[in-house]
Amino acid sequence: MRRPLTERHEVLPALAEVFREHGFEGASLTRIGQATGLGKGSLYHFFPGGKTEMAAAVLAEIDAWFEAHVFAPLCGVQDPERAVGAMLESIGRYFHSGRRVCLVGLFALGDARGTFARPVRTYFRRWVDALASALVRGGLAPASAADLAEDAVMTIQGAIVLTRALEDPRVFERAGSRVRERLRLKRR
Amino acid sequence: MRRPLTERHEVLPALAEVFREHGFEGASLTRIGQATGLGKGSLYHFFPGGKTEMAAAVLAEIDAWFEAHVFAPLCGVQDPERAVGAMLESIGRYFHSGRRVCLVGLFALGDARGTFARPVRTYFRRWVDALASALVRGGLAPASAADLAEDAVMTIQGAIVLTRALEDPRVFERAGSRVRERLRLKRR
DNA sequence: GTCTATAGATCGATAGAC
DNA sequence: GTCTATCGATCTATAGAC
Repeated sequence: MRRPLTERHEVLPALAEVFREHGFEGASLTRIGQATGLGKGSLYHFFPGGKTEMAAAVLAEIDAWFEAHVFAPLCGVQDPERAVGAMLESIGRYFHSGRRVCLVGLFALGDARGTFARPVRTYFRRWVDALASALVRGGLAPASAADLAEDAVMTIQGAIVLTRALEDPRVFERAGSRVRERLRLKRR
Repeated sequence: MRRPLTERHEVLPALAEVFREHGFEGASLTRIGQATGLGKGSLYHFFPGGKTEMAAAVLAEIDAWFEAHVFAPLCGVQDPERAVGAMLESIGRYFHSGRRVCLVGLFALGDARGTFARPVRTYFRRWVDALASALVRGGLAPASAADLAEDAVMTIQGAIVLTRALEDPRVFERAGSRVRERLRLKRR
């Protein structure tokens, strides 16, 4: 019952980066092995379900991170306007100003689409709902809040696509400014 | 010098659909063969460069389609407001209200990223510029037009991501309404 | 031009030594 | 737990018959 030298949890960040970089199909076990420093034997020891279980674990970790650092704060008791600002700052850092892909968005677009449809749907629904709840507590009508939240999340996803396409992080920064302005504007 | 029974051009739509459905890495020659009804021999006859050349040809065809049906009309002499409306209608049909992936956006996110960076960048830059030019002719200042055009294109890309994630085409339709409203609102 | 057969590499996954 | 060796399947690409 001793603590193992390497825990499953510890390899998840490297694992996530491989999936982000190469997609599900492109993330070969060889590449995963190089990125994590683990042989196939060890990988299958931690993830008996193989690559699918690895990707599922990564998605779960991402979801947990967003739940703790983005979704929950949005639903928290503190000033909603502050919470929205904090969200934009958090995700700006998380996505490296759009240089880093959103793995959930990538999976939504087609890479291993069917397999992870449910966690993908849950993640985005939760994001939109959490943001909408903050807007409602900020004084917005539920219908407008839902509309505005949906718009904000899709703008962020689109900003990642366009930032990578144009290879210009300023695209992401400008998107952040627009979203911030829109979320503030409507409340007055 | 007789006309061949099958022309390279004729298999491009089926080819494009395979890449959209499975991404670059996931589009195996077996699947491509099934979708096009061509054996590997024939495929390599039309595309000596293999899968990379197939994807490049598909991207070129997509670019040509958008140039003819979206970009050029935006830069045309007709009423800019009408042109913007026509763009939204065109892309709504093209992307099947967000159920169909934008292959260029998918490639931008990571699937075969390095290989097609240039056509991807060109496509999106052209799209933003064409839309901005229409807005300028509609009476907007160049700076605002560029900002608004960038926002519109990224919203559409994000709408595709979110529509597929939530499996709800109404997400895309709502995005179209918002973009239409934003592009109209600012001009007055 | 189109096919089948197949090469050669790499894939995901497993087995078993240590 | 971690490794190496290796399996069978699948991959891209080629060769050659027709």
